[in-house]
Amino acid sequence: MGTEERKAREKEQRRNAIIDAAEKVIFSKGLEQATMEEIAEKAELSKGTLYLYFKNKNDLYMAICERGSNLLNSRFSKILTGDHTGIELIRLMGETYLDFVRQHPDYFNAFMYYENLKNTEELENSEAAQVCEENRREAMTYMVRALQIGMQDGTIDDSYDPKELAVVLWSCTRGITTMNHMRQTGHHFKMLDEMDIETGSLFSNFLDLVGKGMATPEGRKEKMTDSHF
Amino acid sequence: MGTEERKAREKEQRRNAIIDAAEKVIFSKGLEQATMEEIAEKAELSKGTLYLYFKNKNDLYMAICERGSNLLNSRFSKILTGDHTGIELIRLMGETYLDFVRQHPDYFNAFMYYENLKNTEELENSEAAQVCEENRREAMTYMVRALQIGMQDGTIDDSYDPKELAVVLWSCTRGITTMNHMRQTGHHFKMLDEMDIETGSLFSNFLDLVGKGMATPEGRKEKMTDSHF
DNA sequence: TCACTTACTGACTGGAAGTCATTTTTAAGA
DNA sequence: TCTTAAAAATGACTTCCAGTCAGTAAGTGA
Repeated sequence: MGTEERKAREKEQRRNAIIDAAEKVIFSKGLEQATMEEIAEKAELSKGTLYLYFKNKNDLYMAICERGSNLLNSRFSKILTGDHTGIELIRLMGETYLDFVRQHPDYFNAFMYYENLKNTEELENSEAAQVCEENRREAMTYMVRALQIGMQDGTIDDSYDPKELAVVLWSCTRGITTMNHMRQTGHHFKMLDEMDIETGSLFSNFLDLVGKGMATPEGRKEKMTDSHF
Repeated sequence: MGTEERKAREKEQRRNAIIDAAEKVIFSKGLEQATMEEIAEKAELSKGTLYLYFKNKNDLYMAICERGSNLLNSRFSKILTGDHTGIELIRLMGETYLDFVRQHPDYFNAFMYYENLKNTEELENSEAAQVCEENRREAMTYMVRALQIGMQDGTIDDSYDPKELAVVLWSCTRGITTMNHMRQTGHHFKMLDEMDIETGSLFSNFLDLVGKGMATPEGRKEKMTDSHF
């Protein structure tokens, strides 16, 4: 009598198949240009069916977002399991974020879209949005923990409040990453092109700079990265 | 025979009146919810007329963006005229940016939208987009100049490449500002709420942190801001 | 085989962006 | 002041797409 279970599983599979199709269509032509009709076709279903699995187009896009968010967080959580000093953990988190965005610019686009959504109502009611939110909260606690570890092992100056420092680092990393992303996706950034900046080194430059501020007086003597401005 | 001039002036005024109306409508209900019909009504014109002045809805939004961009840049340019050390200039630019976003979150939203636009074609053809681009380039040169000044007056470590440092600072400031903005506009950021972080101090914390990395060895002894983590 | 439930369909509706033939306004010349 | 050509404005119309829903098909258990 495993019918119930099988059905639930099939339903989940179908849901995933729809998200797969949606990713293909939306990632290739952008959210605006993608139509529900086309996504349905790609999934070999009719448009109406899509609405049995997702409230609306945005809800479907949020599901894509959730996938990306889960993927990113699974990478973050792996870092914490390794044996690293606090400052190394911070560097690894930043690099992981950067790598993720390089590998999955489309997911990052989805994150940005999601973060720009005004309609709070819609977000509150979206399960996917809740998951993303929770993932972010979790990622932030990873960061705080990494800082605390660093303050204990002496690689990070413990005169800072770890939470506040985490928010600052997080925000900066996001800014750097966004810049990188925009550059990568050919986002009309003549500014950078003209300046002949190697964006790949942006983050290590950032770490180098910020590392001096975060480091303990002893740690400050040695450079944190190999980068040279 | 100043008819020609008068007409050109009136045309410009009408164009501005449309942008005014568009700002009212779009800022109050968001780009998606705002309709060209409603904007036309607010401007006491018919919908068709809007299309005599703007190619499409996006083009109109870009014009709003251009306004914001010009406003921001005029503030930046004022800073450079004052008598300040390099490091002070950097701080002032960051604070100016932050203040601007606080005062005009809607313009900042427009910036974000504009930066996320995929359609390069559309951007190339938009005069407004070109102006925004140019403003950004200009702002970046202000930053580079401020850094060069600081390297000469000894307030900033001159072992950095000013251009690369400028990009890093710019990116970070943007990240911090974005975080601030999202917080301010109630952007579903439980994460921060729970952490009980005073976002107002984010930027000064950032400067405090980064200031140590940028400062010359002598300068490093004195704190750059009054903030304490 | 039948009755019932669940899954799916696609024609239809509503609403908004963008177009364009027509009308109204303006202003230079007679 | 009147005429007329150009400029400006209009709004009905077309197109497109998200989202709906009455109807159909497939699956299930008796």
